[in-house]
Amino acid sequence: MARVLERRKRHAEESHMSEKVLSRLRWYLTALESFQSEGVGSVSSWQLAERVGVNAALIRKDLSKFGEFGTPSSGYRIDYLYDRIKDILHLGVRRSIVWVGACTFAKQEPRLNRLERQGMHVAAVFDSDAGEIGKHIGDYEVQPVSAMESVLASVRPCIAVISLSGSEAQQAAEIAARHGVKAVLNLSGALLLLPKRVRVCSIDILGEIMELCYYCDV
Amino acid sequence: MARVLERRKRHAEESHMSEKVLSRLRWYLTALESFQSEGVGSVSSWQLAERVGVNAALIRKDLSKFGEFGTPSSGYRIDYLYDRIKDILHLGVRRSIVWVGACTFAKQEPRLNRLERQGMHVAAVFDSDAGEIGKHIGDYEVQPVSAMESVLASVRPCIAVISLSGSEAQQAAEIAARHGVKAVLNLSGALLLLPKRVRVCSIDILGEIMELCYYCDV
DNA sequence: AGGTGTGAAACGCTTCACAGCG
DNA sequence: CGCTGTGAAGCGTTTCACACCT
Repeated sequence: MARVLERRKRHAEESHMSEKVLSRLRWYLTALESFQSEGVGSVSSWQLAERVGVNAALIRKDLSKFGEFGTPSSGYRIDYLYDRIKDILHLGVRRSIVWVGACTFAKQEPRLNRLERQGMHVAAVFDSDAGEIGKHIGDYEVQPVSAMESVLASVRPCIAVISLSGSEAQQAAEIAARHGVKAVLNLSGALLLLPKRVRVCSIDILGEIMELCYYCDV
Repeated sequence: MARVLERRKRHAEESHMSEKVLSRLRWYLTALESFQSEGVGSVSSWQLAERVGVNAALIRKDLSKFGEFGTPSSGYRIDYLYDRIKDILHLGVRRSIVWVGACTFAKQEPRLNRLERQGMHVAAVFDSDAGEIGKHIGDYEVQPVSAMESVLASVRPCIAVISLSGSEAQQAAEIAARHGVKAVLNLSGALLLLPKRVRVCSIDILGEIMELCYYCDV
């Protein structure tokens, strides 16, 4: 018993998680979903490894940082492990997202249930382009960015997705930051300057294309 | 002289480049552009480091893998280094890109000159949604995916950007692969299965949102 | 002096290999 | 026996520190 408590302590102390681990845990979650839908009850670390495409020891090590979730000789119970990973990733809590940029939203809307399964939901969609405002995408109506201030004040989202271009991206991000958003997904290609309490993840599509260039002639 | 030849040999042998280095070289390029536009002629490794946000020694080490581009006590001549990095990244060669998914293209179109400066140009834009076909985006007219076969046969692009959803993404990617595309940027969120001679880079927006969730409560 | 290029140290991440448990 | 959890080895990346060049 003392042993268990000691371990729990050690695991709880694990405050820092590397981005790589975070990203793999998400893959594990997806793989577990697919096992779940096949009606499997348990998996061994290497069955999971095979599906995700990584080394089995790595999976065991990743998980062992947060607790002991498997049982020797029978592996991991899928439902249980799924819930534990959701805990580790802080999923399952109800969270609101706002999406600024109607066209990228429209592209993702059909798959939104992936987010909803994890407790997240998109609370509102905005755009700066007059041609987009008022459009209906799924259950959502696109609102003008000028409405952001008042909507965010009542919604209090924790994540904002920004996909306007140039200075408009920065403006929208600042509004979001001012209303307490904890993380921003920046699809604008521009560099966002925000208070460092806000976590920013930037995806630069044109930049990725340039990188791919390298592989074009061996 | 013998020393110089020996070094050249060593650097030429450097066949493999890690993804991390590749991606940093691209940042260096962007930073050099901004120095260029400020009319600066030379930079030291740490001036560059400061702008990019990495350690100066790392920059020197990255570059030293490919040659000796700086001069002691005066640093790196910007124009010269810019061209060397372009060489390393295989940029500057004329390359064609096809873009499947009008809406993501429309979002990037205003910044396309960034690609054109590196010799790349978008040869054609396609979409599967009847509502998008025939639309004009900049100088481009959106064509139906059914036209891909014939257009690709004459264009022979080396990169394809795919941002349709689900099975349509896979179909479009297969057409591109069949026509000799060397790399695919997959924005569809789906897993693309392609012959392994094709380099695939996938960006999963909903997945990234899930990862950001982790940072929402410390 | 001032700054590059580079061994050597430090660090972090992945894989190996095996004790120990069910 | 089979499979987890984990120390130790292995490997790749980053930082340090300094010889050397201009």
